[in-house]
Amino acid sequence: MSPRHSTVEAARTRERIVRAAVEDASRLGLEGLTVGSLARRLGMSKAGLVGPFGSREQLLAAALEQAGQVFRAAVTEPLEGLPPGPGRLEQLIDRWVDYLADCPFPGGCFVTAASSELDGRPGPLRDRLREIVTSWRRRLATEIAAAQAESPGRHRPPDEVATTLIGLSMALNQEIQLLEDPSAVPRAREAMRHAVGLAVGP
Amino acid sequence: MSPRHSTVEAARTRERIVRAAVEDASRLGLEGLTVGSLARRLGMSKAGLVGPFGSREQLLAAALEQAGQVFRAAVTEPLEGLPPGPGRLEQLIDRWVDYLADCPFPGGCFVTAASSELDGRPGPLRDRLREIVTSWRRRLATEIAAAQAESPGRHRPPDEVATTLIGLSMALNQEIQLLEDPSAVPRAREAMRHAVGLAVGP
DNA sequence: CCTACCGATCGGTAGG
DNA sequence: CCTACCGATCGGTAGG
Repeated sequence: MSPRHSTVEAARTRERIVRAAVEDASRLGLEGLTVGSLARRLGMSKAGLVGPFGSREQLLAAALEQAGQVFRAAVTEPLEGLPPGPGRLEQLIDRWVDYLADCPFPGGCFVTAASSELDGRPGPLRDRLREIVTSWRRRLATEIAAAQAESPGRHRPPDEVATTLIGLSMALNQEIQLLEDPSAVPRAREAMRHAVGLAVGP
Repeated sequence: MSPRHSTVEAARTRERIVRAAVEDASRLGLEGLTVGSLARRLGMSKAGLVGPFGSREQLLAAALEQAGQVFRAAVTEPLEGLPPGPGRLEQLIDRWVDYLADCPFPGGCFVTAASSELDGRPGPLRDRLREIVTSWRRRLATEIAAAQAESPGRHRPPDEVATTLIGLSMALNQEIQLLEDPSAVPRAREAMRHAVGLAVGP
C-alpha cells in the first residue's frame, strides 16, 4: 500500500520542473519561457518536461501558482499570530519591502511582471492572475481598515491606501530591477509607512 | 532639388510601420511582436517591413521612441506655458490620469509594460528605457519641488512623492487593464492629489 | 521518461 | 519595395 517509488519520483520531478519554470519566466516573462530551452537546462527531453502538465500553458499555470505561494510565504505567513492593527500592518510593509529588496525571483516580483504581460492576453492565465491580484487587494484593504480603526481622526479610504501601497510596490520593483537604485528601498519603505499613517523617520 | 517622390513615400511608409509596431507591441509586448505577423497585417513582405530599420530590434527601438513621444504629447506638452507650482502639478496629474484612463495604446501604458518586460534583458532597448524613465522621474521631482515651494510647512521629499505618483500610475494602469475596474480612475486621481498635498474631494 | 518526427513560424539575407 | 530562400526553433504528438 505504500506509494510506488515512481510516484514519489514523479512528484519530485514535477516540483523540479516548476521551480525552474518560475526562474525562467521571472527572467524572460511567461511568453518568453520555451519548453525547449527549459528542457535543455534540466537535461530532459521536451516531452518529458511537458508530460506531467499536459501542455506548456498548464506548466505556466503551475508556475504562476508556485509564484503566488512564494509571495505568501514571504509576506503573508509571517503575520500569522499577530493581532490586526497598526503593528501587523507595519510588519506587512516590512516583509513586503524586504521581499522586493531581496527577491526570491531573479527578475523581480513575478506577479507584477505577469500582470503587465497578461493584461492584454485573454485566457485562463489572465483570469487566474486577476483572482490572485483581487484577493491580495482585498486582504490589504482589510489590514488597512483594521489599523485605521485603532486610531482616531479621519482616514483615507482603505481602497485608496491599498492602491497606493500596491503602486509603491510596483515603483520600488522598477527602481530595483530597471534603475538599479539602492536608495529606492528605504525611500519606498518610508513612503509606505507614511501612506498608511505610521510614524516615519527623520 | 525638391525631394524625390520616393523619399517622401519612404518616410510615410516608415511612419506607418512604426505606428503599427507600437500597437502590436502594446498588445503583445516588445518580445511578442513578430515581423511576420506585422508584415501580414500591413500587406507587406517581411523584408520590406524591416528594411527601413535594418533589423527587428531597431524597429522596436523606433517604436519605443514613438511611444515616448505619444506620452509627452498627452501629459507634458499641455503644461507648456503654465508657471511652475501647484496649478501646473495639478494639471500634470489630470493629464496623466486621463492618459491612462483613455489610453492611446491598446494595451495600456507602453513605457510601464516595456519597463517590466525589459528590466531583466540587458541591451540597448533596456538602456534607452532606463534613460526615459530616469528623465521622467527627474522631471516629476522638479515639478513637485516647485509646488511645495509655494506652500509653507514641512513636506515629504520630492523623490519620495515622485515614487508615489509613479507607483499610483502603475497601480491605476493595472486596475484598468487587468482588473477592468472603472472605480479606479477617480480613486487614483484623489490618491495622487493627496500625495502631493493638494486639496482632495469629500 | 525517451527518440523521432510533424507543420508552422522565427529573424534574416541574397538578389533583384 | 518584392520573391525565394536560409538554418533554427517553436509547441505538440506518436509510439514506445
